[in-house]
Amino acid sequence: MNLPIGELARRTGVKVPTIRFYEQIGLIAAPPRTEGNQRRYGKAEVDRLNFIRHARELGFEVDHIRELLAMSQEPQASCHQADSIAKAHLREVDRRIERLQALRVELSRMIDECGHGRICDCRIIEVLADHGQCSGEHVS
Amino acid sequence: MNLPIGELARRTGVKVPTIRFYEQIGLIAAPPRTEGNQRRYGKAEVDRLNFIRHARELGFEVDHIRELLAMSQEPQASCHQADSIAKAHLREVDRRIERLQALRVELSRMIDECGHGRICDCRIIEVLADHGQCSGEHVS
DNA sequence: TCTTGATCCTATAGTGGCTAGAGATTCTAG
DNA sequence: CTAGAATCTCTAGCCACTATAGGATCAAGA
Repeated sequence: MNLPIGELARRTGVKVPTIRFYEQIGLIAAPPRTEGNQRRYGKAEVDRLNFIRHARELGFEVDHIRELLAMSQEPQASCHQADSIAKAHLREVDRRIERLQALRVELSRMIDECGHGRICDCRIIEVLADHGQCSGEHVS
Repeated sequence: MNLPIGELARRTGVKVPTIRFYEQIGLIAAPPRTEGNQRRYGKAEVDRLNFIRHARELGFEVDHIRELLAMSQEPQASCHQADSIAKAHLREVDRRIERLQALRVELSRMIDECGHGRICDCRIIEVLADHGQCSGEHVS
């Protein structure tokens, strides 16, 4: 072990500046340094960073990850809190999916209706402007 | 007309500080002022801000909105560019929906498998940590 | 031992799209 | 004339990074 930061980055898929950033915001602890002031990491940091990366990929916010990490260090505690964080996040994801799907519908209708002619006949601009004239004037 | 900024905000649903911010980044022009230095807007700004708000709601980035606004001012030009901006955005939306749905699946499987017991048996923590032991040690 | 080049260090600023707050001024209705 | 709502500018903060500058250090080969 005793990995330099670049090797930790390679093993976890978290970029070097991001690792330093995580240290700065206290998501990971400051590791020991070499005589020349370079960070050296052990196996524990690989695990912790993988945990963080995975949680970020799932869209958890840093503050929630902080809580999940704290929980993971108390194996005997109830997992009720982890469950409720995950459920709240799932609801949030559902909301986002719904919004994006509604948006998708509107976008593709807009695009379908575009006659590929002049701007003044264009449904895309028209839908956005939300007023249907085409007689020389313009939006602004 | 000759609306103060608050009234413009009310009519467009864009908040007052946001309007000033849009002016600052050049998305809308600096309007005339009263003797007391307060902004006064006309109908054109109401339309333009509505256009912007609508495009933002559809998730277009400010830079794309800038282009769309420029186009809307050249009614005789081809709408090919507007079309391609919209299509690129649609693809982006599709990508996001896909990612969120994959994420949703993983999240809800995680939650379903949570036995609501102790942390050390919890699938949520375990999935994140991505290593399945439960014998006193912990993640970090 | 020396050199080279990859990696590492700190510190600061930038990203996008706003939002919040302080402290001063101006407008408007009574 | 006055009170209070609305406005003004300016600065800083949000999130989660990312980029850049200008150095220092490390490891391998000659």
